[in-house]
Amino acid sequence: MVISKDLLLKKGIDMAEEAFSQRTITCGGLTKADAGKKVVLNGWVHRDRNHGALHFINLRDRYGITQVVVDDDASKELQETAAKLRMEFCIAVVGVVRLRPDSMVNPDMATGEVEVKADSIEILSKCLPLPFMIDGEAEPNEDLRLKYRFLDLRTEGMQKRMKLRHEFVKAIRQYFYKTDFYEIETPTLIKSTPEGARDFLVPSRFYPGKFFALPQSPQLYKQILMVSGMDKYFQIARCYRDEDARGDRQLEFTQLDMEMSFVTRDDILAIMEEMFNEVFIKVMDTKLPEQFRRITYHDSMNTYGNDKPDLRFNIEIHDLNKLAVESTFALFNTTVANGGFVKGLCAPNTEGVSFSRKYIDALQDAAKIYGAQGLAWIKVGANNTLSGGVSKFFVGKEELIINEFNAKDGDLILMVAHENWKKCCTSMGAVRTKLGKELDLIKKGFEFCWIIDFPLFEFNEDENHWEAAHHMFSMPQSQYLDTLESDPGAVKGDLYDLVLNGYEVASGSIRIHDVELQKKIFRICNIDDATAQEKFGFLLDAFKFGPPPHGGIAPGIDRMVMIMAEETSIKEVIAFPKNTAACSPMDDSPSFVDSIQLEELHLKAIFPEKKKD
RNA sequence: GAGGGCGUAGCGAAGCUGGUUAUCGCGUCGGCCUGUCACGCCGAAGAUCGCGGGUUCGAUCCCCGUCGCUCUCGCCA
Repeated sequence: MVISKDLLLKKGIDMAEEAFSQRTITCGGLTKADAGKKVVLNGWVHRDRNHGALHFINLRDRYGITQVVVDDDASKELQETAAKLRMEFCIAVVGVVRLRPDSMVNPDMATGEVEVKADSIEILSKCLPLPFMIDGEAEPNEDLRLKYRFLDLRTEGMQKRMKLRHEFVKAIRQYFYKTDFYEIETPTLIKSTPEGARDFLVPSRFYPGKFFALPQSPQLYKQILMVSGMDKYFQIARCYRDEDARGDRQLEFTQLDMEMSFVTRDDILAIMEEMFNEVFIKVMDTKLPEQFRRITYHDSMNTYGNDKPDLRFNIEIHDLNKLAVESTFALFNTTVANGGFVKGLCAPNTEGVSFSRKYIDALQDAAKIYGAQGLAWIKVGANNTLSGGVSKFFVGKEELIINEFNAKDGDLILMVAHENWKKCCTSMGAVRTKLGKELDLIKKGFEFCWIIDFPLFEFNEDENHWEAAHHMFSMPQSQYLDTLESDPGAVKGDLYDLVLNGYEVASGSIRIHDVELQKKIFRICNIDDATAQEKFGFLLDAFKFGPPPHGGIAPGIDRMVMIMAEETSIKEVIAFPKNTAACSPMDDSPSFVDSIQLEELHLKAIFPEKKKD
């Protein structure tokens, strides 16, 4: 709604002398029905087309674009003002709405049936020549966009994405308010704890040498809120991790953090399914399945080659150990004999794509990044024939491999042999993902799935001890409670990730609420009781006072909106993101500070030595 | 920490098996224009081809280094 003079008068507020002609309607608000009305528009000059005695101005604000006309009967003053206008000048237009002549209607414009004949134009502020065009025709490089983010945010694309993000968060809040969750804020100056990513530290002026940390997530606080009997909590929470940025990762990002008491895994999954169903109807006008597919971590790795499968296309990875020993390929034979793995997939014959040597080499490069030594390949021909690559090792076994994949003439079979199961899976997964994109197999839409039954621990080779695969507060599945210490690698946790279109968009678990079990997990992760008490004492203490069973999840807002906006970088859905080098070109942060500030904080900067030749 | 890609007027691009007056579109400045909607027309300004070095008679182009951005691996429970 526009704040209008009428509204102020209705409330009995005396108008001060007018600072400027204040809008009575927005640039997206006019329709045929408004013809004849006197209106005031405020906005930016999107484009102007000066025909001398006739002058058109496309005036833009958040709501749309309206054509303003300065006619040939305009006063000299008005004509002169109009001639001075340049792109992105901020102006006020007083005028009268009129219908456009039939032949002048612009069907591509929401307001294309009308125009505003200007009686006067007021320049509210001028604009320098633009560093880049904001009409979205050509996209300037990202660094420049970030430096002039205030202009970049004026573009149609950014305006749309900010709106989408707003609608998304609004719908989420509406769901949680309706379902009786409390929205509770947790601190952003917290205790640094040793799990997870590198912390951002905040020095304490009162306590020399002591630091707060910025939260990597509100994890421990939300668990304590459960101990406090809050029962159902959520928060749109900012989180901070001092690690290298990526397309889908920023130093600071936003999570929908939620936690519930007296629940099991399936309760959390059901709530999330219900929430996303409601939100996607509201925001995307899209009906999701009422239940999302569930895939175990093990199956996901085996079939899709990662723990965040893109289910929008259906290439599947096959276990080829049995088939491999039928071949005469020594690498396959020995890999299987040594307890290793052979896996493969079938790339469908695709019009316009030739499976050339060069093409296969590029696929091999993708596999090698994830640890494959090579990529074996076979071309499938007509009438159950094989050719090229390692086909000579499958002489007489053609039907075996062709039937395995139900392969057709022109298909390409790609295989990896590796001693290490995970590397075998992930390198095939990289090939699968690349094929999905390059063969244009990816269907439009939203394919959610749950990944469940993750291992609770993984072994850290560098530091030679077990650590939590997710985090140390997740509950082991009950059938492993007796073998936690004797066989940590086999333990599955009550963990779940939500995956959408190949991205991990949420991660959660049922939590431990038993002090002794929690301590046991700490010990397996090489944290002794004394350290545990020092770092996590507040949580352990809380758990001595009747903690309820509880669990939760935390969907990433940025990633979700990115996918909904069909973008591949979360920077596109964050108003003021950092660049890859972890700084903000607009405000030039981080920056040096005054030495007095450092002294106050009892800090001294130590600069790394410059590299010598 | 490692690898790939990119770097040419304010912006987006072209050029290069080594020789050009370095090209085009948008924007900017000046002029013309009565129905445009990426308005049109005429004219002008604007580039040490990221930076440093090398090869060469000659480098925007080839080589080495360096800086910046970007994507990826590591890292990110």
